[in-house]
Amino acid sequence: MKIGELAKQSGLTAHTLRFYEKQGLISPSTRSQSNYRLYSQQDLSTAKFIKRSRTMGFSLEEVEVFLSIRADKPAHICADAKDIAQQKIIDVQQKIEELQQVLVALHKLSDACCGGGESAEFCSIIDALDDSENTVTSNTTNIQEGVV
Amino acid sequence: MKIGELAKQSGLTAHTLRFYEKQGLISPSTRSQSNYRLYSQQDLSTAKFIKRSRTMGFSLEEVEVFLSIRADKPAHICADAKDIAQQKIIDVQQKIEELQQVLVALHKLSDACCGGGESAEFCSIIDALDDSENTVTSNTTNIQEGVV
DNA sequence: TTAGACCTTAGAGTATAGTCTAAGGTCAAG
DNA sequence: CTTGACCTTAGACTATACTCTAAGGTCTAA
Ligand SMILES: [Zn+2]
Ligand SMILES: [Zn+2]
Ligand SMILES: [Zn+2]
Ligand SMILES: [Zn+2]
Repeated sequence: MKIGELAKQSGLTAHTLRFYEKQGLISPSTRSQSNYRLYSQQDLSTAKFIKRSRTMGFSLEEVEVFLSIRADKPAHICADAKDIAQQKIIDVQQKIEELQQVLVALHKLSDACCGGGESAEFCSIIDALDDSENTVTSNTTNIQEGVV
Repeated sequence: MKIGELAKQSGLTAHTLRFYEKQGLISPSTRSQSNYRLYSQQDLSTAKFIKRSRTMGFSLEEVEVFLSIRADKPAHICADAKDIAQQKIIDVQQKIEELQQVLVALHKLSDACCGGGESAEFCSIIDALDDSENTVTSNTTNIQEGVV
């Protein structure tokens, strides 16, 4: 099949497939007389493999390793694959924790602000982002704000 | 104070401060005879404001809006600031949910693999990333894998 | 006076993963 | 035999936020 067909069947775009080829992830089995890329069913399954891996959060570099394991399984061991997955789990967990901390901070920031149409003269958001000297941790200066 | 001092006191680098200046976020109050940037205490508090905003997860574009509110509070209303914070909360929550889904999928992927030194011939990670036709959702083909 | 720390600028490079364009070649159908 | 869909390439552009370099000027203290 030509690249457009592979794109349709894999859910990637032709552009992306050519880009992946440049990155060494997937190449057409053959070329037509007119130099069109021709892909096999094998190639389709590789394209889907890449897509699925990306969806799981793996980087192209990590996908490359998976592909090399997949290309020659007897030459690799389970640890090769699992190490990558485990590291990714750690990365994602850490990212989630970071975001959760950001979220808590954002809530603290946002909840104190009335969000109304009044002047931002005493807006607790702007105040809180300003020098912590003046940052209200719970409630003093900014009682003007609140649920008003 | 010169840029190096501001860098030290704000926790940003001189490079970053110049970059922020190019982006229109912060400019030195004056220049010395030798054209050195000279910053005031006001500038320091602005630099810290930016740093704090970035730490809260706001983009430079969003920080720019906060700065304009901060620069002329009476001209703005609380909603201006709160809208940004609320939207950021939504974005972060969505990102967290996405990552949690990825995490669940990663665990499913990783847990089924022994991670040992044996050949990857039947590695459930590689198998699962391959055609879903062969993807084991819970347990059949891949009993070879496991906690072995 | 000279070494070393600090400053200046424009502009290039880094990271990730695409996304798109220009200019042209190929192919099947009408 | 032409239209339109599809293909080719190299290379530029997008987004975000820095990060660094080169080549040079300034300042301070020994
Ligand atoms: Zn308010
Ligand atoms: Zn407010
Ligand atoms: Zn195993
Ligand atoms: Zn395995």
